[in-house]
Order: sequence, then structure tokens, then C-alpha cells
Amino acid sequence: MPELPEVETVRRGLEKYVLGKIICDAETFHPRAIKPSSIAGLSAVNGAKILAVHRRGKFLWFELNREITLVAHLGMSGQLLVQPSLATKQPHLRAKLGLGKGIRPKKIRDEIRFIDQRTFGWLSVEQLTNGIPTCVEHIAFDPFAKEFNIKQVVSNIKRKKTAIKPALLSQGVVSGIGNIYADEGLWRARIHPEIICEDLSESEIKKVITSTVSVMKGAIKAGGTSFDEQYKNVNGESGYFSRSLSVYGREGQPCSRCSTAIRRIAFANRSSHFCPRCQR
DNA sequence: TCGAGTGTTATCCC
DNA sequence: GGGGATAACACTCG
Repeated sequence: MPELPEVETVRRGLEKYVLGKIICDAETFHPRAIKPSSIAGLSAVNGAKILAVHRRGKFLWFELNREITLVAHLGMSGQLLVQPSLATKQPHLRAKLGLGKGIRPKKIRDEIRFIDQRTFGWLSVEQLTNGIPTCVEHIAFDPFAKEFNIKQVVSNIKRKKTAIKPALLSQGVVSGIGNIYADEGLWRARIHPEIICEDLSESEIKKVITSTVSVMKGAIKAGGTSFDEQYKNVNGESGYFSRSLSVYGREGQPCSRCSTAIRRIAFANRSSHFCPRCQR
């Protein structure tokens, strides 16, 4: 479920509650909760102080007062909640990190809970290279990063022989864009999802990127998009951006610009939603 | 009962 | 070797 705006909402929530806290009693409850490439089990972060929470694309990581870092990816259905340790355990609780004020706190009041119904998400202990975790190194800058260079991204996409939609989804080009925001950005830019990148002009590609970014900006403001119980802020609150979606999940409903029925087409195990009249 | 779902990546094939 | 397409991963819900 979570794309850039949802992950950013979670990052901000975590930042609010966990900075300066010491991790203790870290525990996993499901074998898939830890990425196979993790260099250590979750207990490796016990005793570490959380100095910052970073994000690139859909990847989150905790900067610790250690050589190692803890990376989190929410996959399709992951949640990170900050909750009292006495709160009822959720059915899909995969791991938890106790939060204390010292290395041996007398009382652990809160914990970070990693909940994930479909288990596509994971946690991973990793080394840092120039401040970036190993598994995040191949991920492109996301549009909200200082280093993001739109000219470079546009020229990279222009050279591709694939359709524009899968190009937007490939995290090595621009990161953070998922199926919802790709559809929304393409609709705003009036570009058909199946047009080949090479056949688009640089200004059209730029329009797609800037449109997608502005949709995501709005979504961050709204606290993310959620359709059901699968996406939550660390508070357990749902975002309300789904009200603002123009095409995603609106098959058969009228386009808000021209009233033509929104169409859905399948592509690579996934759906694209678009307006057949606005997006040629 | 079946299909579809917000993501990533391994593994094919060209 | 690389780009690109596809399947697989697991579980729930309509």
C-alpha cells in the first residue's frame, strides 16, 4: 500500500516519538520479518540510541549511534505503529522494538510495532556507505531530496524504450512513485500510460514528473492515502487522501475533466487507470 | 471459488 | 552484460 507520501507520513510520525530513545527487547515473531540479506538479527540493535529517521523512496532507516543501521520497508501492507507495550497484540504483528530512556530501563512504556498482513515488508540490519544502507544504494533519489535532478531524470526516461508507466515505477530512475501516484500523475499530465518514453518530448516527460510530485505533495499534506485498514500513521490514524484521487480505483466513473468513463487496463500483474479521452 | 490488491526482485529472454 | 517483461512471494476480502 504505501508509496512515498505514506512512508513519509510514517517517517514524520516516528521522528516525533522515537528520537533519542534507546532500543531494547527487540524481538521478531515471523521468519520473514527480517530480510534474508540482513547482516544480523534484530537483537543487534538492542542498546542503540535512535538519532534520526531517514527515507529514500519507500525505504526507511533509523540512524543509530552505531556503525550499523536498521532499515524498514513496508511492502504492500506493512505498518509501523508506536504503541504502549501493554496494548493488545495485533494479529499480524511481525516484530517489535521496545523504547526506553536508558540501556536498562526500569519500565518500557512504548514500543515500535511492525505489523504486516502480507509479509512483503521487512526489517534489516545493514552497514552504511556514505550514510546510505546497502539495500538502498541502488535506489534513485526521490523527488523531495536535495540531490534530485529533474533534468537528469527526464533525459534518462527519454532514452527508455519501455512504456512511460513502468518507467515511473522503476525505483532506479525516480524513487517513491507507486501504482496509485503514477496513474494520478499521468492523468494530470494528460499522458497515456502505454506511450513509449522515447516517443514523448522532454517537456511532456517533465510534466509527468512534476504532476506526479505535486499529487504526492498533496497526499503528504493529507497524511497519505488509505483505502482500508492496511495503511496507518504511527498513531494508528488513516490518511484521507483517497478522496482526492482522480483515476485510481475509479474504473467506470466519470473523468472530472471531461466526464468520459475512466478505463482500467491490466499490465504486468497490475492495473492502470486512465481517461481514454484526456490521455491519448 | 476466484481474482485482485498500494511493492520488490529473481529469473528468464532478447 | 544490460534492458525489459514476467512470475513469484502471502494473505484477505468482495
